Amino acid sequence: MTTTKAAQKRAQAKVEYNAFLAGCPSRQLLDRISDKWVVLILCALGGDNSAAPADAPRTMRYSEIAQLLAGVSHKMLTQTLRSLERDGLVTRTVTPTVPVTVSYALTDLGLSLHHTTRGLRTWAQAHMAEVLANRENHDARTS
Amino acid sequence: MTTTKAAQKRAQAKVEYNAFLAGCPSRQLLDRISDKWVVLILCALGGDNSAAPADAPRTMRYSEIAQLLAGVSHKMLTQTLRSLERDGLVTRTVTPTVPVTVSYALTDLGLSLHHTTRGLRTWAQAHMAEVLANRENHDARTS
DNA sequence: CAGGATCCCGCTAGATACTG
DNA sequence: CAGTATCTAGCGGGATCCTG
Repeated sequence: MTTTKAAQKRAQAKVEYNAFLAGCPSRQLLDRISDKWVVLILCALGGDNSAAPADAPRTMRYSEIAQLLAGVSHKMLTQTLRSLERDGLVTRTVTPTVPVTVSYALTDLGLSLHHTTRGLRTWAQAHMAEVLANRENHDARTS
Repeated sequence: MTTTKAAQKRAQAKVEYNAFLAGCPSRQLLDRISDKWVVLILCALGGDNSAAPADAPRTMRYSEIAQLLAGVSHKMLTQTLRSLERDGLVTRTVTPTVPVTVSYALTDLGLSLHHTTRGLRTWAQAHMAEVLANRENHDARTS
């Protein structure tokens, strides 16, 4: 199969990817993973649930994720999950019950990214007050 | 000044921010920092230049950043820098030369976020080949 | 040099309705 | 339950022109 060969070839090529360059594929990949819903989905599947102190990766059903990520539209959730699946960050498993059951889980690759995205969410929550204070100071000074 | 008092009060309140909740301010903050240009600007000011092995935070001029972040429009760069300044992540220093010189640098808060955003860029570059291979496999299987 | 202001196109993302 | 499909409004973001 030529596609597999091409993939292997590229993996061996050790190309220097640089997200600072406009044309570099890693720029697009960075754009993909720099997304609110991507971060939150990875956090959800990574077990960063506020209710569960034990941060173990878990498999979740579609509706579970939808419920945890309050305010996400059906479209965005499905769309984001599809792209994560395509990139090999999550697995999608369909169990032919009636009605059908679909569950998602992190792959090893997704888990490796989760280490970083978790930091993003944690940072936002930890420094929220500080940022709000900075905004007030800034707005007061420039008004 | 009442605004300062209010800010202090809020910082002491130890509110539980949770980005999973739609109404939580940390959700918006997460949205702000989950941005391609935010990540790249923090990486630039953090010293993650591919040419410089020593990763020391550096102050950069507007035009330096614009040059490093290939393809960024003036509007997006200015807009992003302004919001980062407002949130207290970067400082903006104007030196009244002719023509004027403006330099940007990370604050301590910005530096703390840089630790995470750097990981995002690094991850994208490190796993680019793997993701491309996953996409090929996926597209071949579903075509 | 480092922007501010304006125009305007395109695509994103929400809402809604339908299906296996 | 877990989607797909369609339609549309809104705004993100590029291009362009102007300024201290």
